[in-house]
Amino acid sequence: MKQKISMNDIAQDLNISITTISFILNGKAKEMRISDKLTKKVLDYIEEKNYNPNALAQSLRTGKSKIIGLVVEDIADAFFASVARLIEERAYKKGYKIIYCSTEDNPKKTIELIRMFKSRNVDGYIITPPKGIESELRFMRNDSLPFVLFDRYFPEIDTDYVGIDNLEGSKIAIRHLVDQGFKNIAFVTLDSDQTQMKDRMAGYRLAIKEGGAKEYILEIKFTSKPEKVVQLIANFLTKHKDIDSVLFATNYLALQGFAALNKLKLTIPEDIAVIGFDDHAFFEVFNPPITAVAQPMKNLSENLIDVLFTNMNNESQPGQESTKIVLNPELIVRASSLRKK
Amino acid sequence: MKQKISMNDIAQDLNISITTISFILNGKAKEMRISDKLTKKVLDYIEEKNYNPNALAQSLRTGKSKIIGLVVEDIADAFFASVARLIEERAYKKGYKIIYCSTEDNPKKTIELIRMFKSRNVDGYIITPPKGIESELRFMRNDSLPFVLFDRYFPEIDTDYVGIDNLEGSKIAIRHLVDQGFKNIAFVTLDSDQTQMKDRMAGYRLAIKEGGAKEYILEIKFTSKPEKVVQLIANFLTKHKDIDSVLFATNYLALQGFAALNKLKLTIPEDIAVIGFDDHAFFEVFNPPITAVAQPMKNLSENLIDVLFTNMNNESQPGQESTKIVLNPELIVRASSLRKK
DNA sequence: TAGAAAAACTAAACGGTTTTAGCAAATTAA
DNA sequence: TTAATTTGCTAAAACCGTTTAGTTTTTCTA
Repeated sequence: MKQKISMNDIAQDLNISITTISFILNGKAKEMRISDKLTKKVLDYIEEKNYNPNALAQSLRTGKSKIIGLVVEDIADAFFASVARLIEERAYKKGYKIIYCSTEDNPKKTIELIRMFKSRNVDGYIITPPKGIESELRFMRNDSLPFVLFDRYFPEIDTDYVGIDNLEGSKIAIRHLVDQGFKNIAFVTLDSDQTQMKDRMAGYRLAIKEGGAKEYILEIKFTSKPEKVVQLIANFLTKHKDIDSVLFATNYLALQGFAALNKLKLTIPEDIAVIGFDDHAFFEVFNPPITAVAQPMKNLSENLIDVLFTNMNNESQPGQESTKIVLNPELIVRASSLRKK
Repeated sequence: MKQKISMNDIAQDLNISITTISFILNGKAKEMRISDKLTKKVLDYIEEKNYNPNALAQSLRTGKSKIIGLVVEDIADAFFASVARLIEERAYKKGYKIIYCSTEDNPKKTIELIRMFKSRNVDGYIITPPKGIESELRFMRNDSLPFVLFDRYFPEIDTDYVGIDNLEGSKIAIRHLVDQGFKNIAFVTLDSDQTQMKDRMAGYRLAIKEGGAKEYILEIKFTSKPEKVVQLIANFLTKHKDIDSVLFATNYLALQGFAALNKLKLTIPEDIAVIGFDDHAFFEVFNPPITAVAQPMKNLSENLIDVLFTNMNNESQPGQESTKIVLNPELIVRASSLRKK
């Protein structure tokens, strides 16, 4: 039917040059001394024919795309999905779209994806990096492609970063449990060398030491199947009967942890108190409601976009200081971690 | 540092024509009788220089982009996020990326987004359409742009569609409650004229009639704030003291519903039985576990991609039959809907 | 050894925009 | 009246590939 119309078509129909149209469209009519009459004529024609410039051609020419690449571990994860949504909203207001993808923490896939983005002239990247993409990030920095790391970072590379103080997050959780009178506080985490996980672990250890308590740590292989995870947690709790409370290092672990507790017929918080790292909408209506270390989602997303945009507008000096923003998590105390009087 | 290298550069360096390189890159070397020797030479050079074709230029010329536009109501919603992830995975295997955006059920924003996608030569669209974009869809069909509707559809427009039998979903839920001996079964839904919502309502009504029971329906404005929703549900349940069970039409309503039940100090399932529409990972570990009407996520995503790809490869006749795939939901029975013996 | 056929490769157009440099006509200044 | 300036607009290159329609070179046939 109605074929896509190009600037060329307009130029032909109106018997003027393509250049003129471009100037008018880009608000340079005045500057380039195009007469008001002609400007109006073109604008009217464009309106009538419902012309839309071809974004690809624009990108090819300008090198800009008005697209931001979002590279997260797993878009189906509640935390990442929420951040994605908030970022999308904020970016949209500035006229930017988001392309996203899930890395599955696979460095090869991640690098491939970043390259794809590159070849599409993506203007900026927000990345939750898996181990193994360090050199790719160095390339990006050398090419001065704007990017921000998120959720975790590489200490050995100086980059922009936005995240929370994970060490502090664990600390406030454990301190709260200690305050409540719990003695044997366990930490169930993933066998991961990502900074956010290491920090959560470090925070646990510090707070445990501070409280004069004993460490109970269960590290679960990243690759374990869900049923396996449940089994491992159940075994762990059975082996250490004296554990009276647990901090789960991620939402996913909390989920499997609850399954394990059900299996062992342990009640929260009477038999065992529970805190989750990362809050979840459903935690509020659990029975009992679940105490959680909450990341400030809105604040995180805003900072991510802001840092990225600053970086994008700063193509000048590559030797600049990097921006690192570390926000404070908040402990949302609910019944699951309260000692019954 | 290392500037991006183009085909032109390679042609110059190797002293051959650009065309030759293009043929080799596009696997037409044999067909175009480029000698194996030259083919190897070019491939080696490309490998060495780490050359990547500019995807924009490719798209501009070919009209293809290897990108699929995913237009969902809200990417932060667990259901959409999960589907997004599954779609992404499947599309990725076929060499396609996803661009997504959230419509917030705003037709103006949605149309704007679709246009953006168009101007980027997106190859296909998966859309959960809000009311008000009917004519835009008609335009798309006229331009024979491949798209599939998802989750809901427009009865008056003949398009491809993938979703579940929502009517049946409500029915199996209500029948189950009737079987369990519940007498006064309520339905809490959104005041929406989208097909999936209407069908869920219709299914409820049919099954209630079938069971010879009485209707208790609460329709909540789409725009209501969360606290308001809790309040409305609480009021509704207080007003109708005889209600002994509820089917929540969406996950979001279930969430607020649980809050309302907590507020009223009603226990599940003793005081009131509960079923949610759309399952959620956390439902399994709720106390008690929550019965849910589950959509076959994997099956849905696979069909979405398959239908879309068939459509994309079928640019021939515009007057083709449309494909409608309606899958069966499954009732996952858990303790929240079981009458205590 | 001419003529035909196959092999190996290429020029140039195309896609749609932005941008630089510049031209012709109208106006102003001297 | 002529030169300088301003006004209003445009040609063409650039971005970076793909594809059509060749051309040239080599090999084979009669």
